[in-house]
Amino acid sequence: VNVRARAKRGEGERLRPEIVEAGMRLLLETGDEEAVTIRAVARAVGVSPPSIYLHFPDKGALLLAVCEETFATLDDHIERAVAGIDDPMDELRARGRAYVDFGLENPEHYRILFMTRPTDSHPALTPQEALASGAFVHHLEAVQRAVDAGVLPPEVDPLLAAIGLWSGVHGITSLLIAKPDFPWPDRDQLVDHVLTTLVRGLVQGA
Amino acid sequence: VNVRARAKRGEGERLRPEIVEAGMRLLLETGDEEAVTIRAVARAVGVSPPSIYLHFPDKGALLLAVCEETFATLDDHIERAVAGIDDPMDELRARGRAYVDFGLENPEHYRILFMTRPTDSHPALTPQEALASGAFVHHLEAVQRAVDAGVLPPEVDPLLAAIGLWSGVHGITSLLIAKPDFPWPDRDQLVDHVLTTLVRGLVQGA
DNA sequence: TGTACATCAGTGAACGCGCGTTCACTGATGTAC
DNA sequence: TGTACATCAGTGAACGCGCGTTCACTGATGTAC
Repeated sequence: VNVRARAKRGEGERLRPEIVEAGMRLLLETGDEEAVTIRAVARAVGVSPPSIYLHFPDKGALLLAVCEETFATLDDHIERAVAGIDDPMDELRARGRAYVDFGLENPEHYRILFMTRPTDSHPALTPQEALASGAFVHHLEAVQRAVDAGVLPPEVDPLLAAIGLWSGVHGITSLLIAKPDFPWPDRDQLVDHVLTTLVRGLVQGA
Repeated sequence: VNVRARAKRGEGERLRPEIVEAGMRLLLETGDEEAVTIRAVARAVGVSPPSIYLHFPDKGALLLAVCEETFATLDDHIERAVAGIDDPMDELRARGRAYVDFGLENPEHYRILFMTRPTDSHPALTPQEALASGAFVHHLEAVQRAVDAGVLPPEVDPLLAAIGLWSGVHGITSLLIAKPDFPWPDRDQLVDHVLTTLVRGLVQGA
């Protein structure tokens, strides 16, 4: 079992990020949201269960903090993947691929963000937070740029198109995560197919 | 609390479908897979918990039976919705809409079918079962008919196109279920947008 | 026709488990005088 | 410079809970003789 040196006076806040990070690690290692319990997180940090309550009012608040951290990580992952891409269409594709990649590399993180209904012990970001989140705003802006550049026709509603593209990549990601044993076609081929088909449909749009 | 008359000699099998039906009902009423416990199902049927074990070896087997029943219901729902539609394109759209409708009317049923990873206490259908399941086969055949009728170009790979369309409607359905508080555009508009865009993309396909 | 008996469809009580959370506490450390 | 004390960062033990599952049982009912 882990043991952790007690923080010095005034450095109590050091424990909080360690707790969130332990939650992230447990999700990755166990691949099971249910493994992220107060007791398991405390064990992973090397601290007793009641210590968690010095930094979070309850389990839901802890999970919410893990979600926020994951959201930031997702945004970061995508922004890195598209850095330096100029062509708006290439960028849209690269965004889609990076999104799916993140989901499949971190399936349980993806699951707590996008595949679970909010409950008492697992609160969601508010709609405002979600809309304003980096990843969504960046995606929406990328669609807008494609319209502005004339790559997508001007009649395209950027918000609807953005959500449609999101649905497509989310559909693939979540099905691959939820049904790993289904005889899927090659993942990249599937992603390319859906992205290409959707984009072509948008380009040819009335 | 419910009470149930003991079955007559030789009619013990009557309890099994009552158990499955109680599981379905609990999913609908509570909207929470975790509410479907051995004890809750027994209570709903009006029977003691150990009685469940007369018909199912463990909790997983019970949940699997509920999944199979749900799969059949989904297939039925869609087939009813497309009965009498001749135009292959209209049929594909109607299938998509019926799929989304089923998911939103039975969110927790949808969730156990398509949004949860198989675990010990929640086994999945085998890939073969899933591939051979009515709903999937019927969808694939509908895509094939659209190709045969020349509505979709002959280069379209029916399996890839079918899975792509599925991803699209699944993406919408599962996002609406998982994030009910997000400021989505109008549901029908969203479904139509994605279906139309995907189909147009397929039609214009190289 | 009567009756012993096997079978069937269940039941009641108990098991151990891990969980979230609370409560009273401890002991090192910085600070005021 | 010494010391009483408040504060801070935790801890240990316990609470009640509902869960899946097991075990020994019960009592009505059909059947063999």
